[in-house]
Amino acid sequence: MNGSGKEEIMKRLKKYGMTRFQTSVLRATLDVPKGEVRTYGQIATMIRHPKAYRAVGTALSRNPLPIIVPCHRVIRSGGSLGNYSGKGGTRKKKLLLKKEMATDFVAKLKK
DNA sequence: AGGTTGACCACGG
DNA sequence: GCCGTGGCCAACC
Repeated sequence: MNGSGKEEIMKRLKKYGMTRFQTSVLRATLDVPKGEVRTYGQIATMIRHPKAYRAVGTALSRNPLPIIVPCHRVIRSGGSLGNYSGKGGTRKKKLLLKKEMATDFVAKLKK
């Protein structure tokens, strides 16, 4: 019922004339569940470009649909948050993650 | 066609 | 914890 299924989102993304690599990165990012995070390196490995972690960051920095494509769930390998080019910048990234983690935690408590 | 750029990574010091 | 360094790769100019 929501028009934000993965396929719908991918369809919307196609209008932005992105490369195959960029598309792959965003698609992999869509698979990161709320309350979880992945590193740039993990995303790179998922799309089978294990050494392109740096390029993954570049691709995410051009994410045309922030929030919808949860690029804020991609962080650095050391555990630090990394950057965020969406509205609100790195501050917003931290808040989003904080909120999502809390929501997920409470959901698990109720089980 | 070749140099520059960047939301990275690992390792030192 | 904070720099610097070398390495890596796709996109951009």
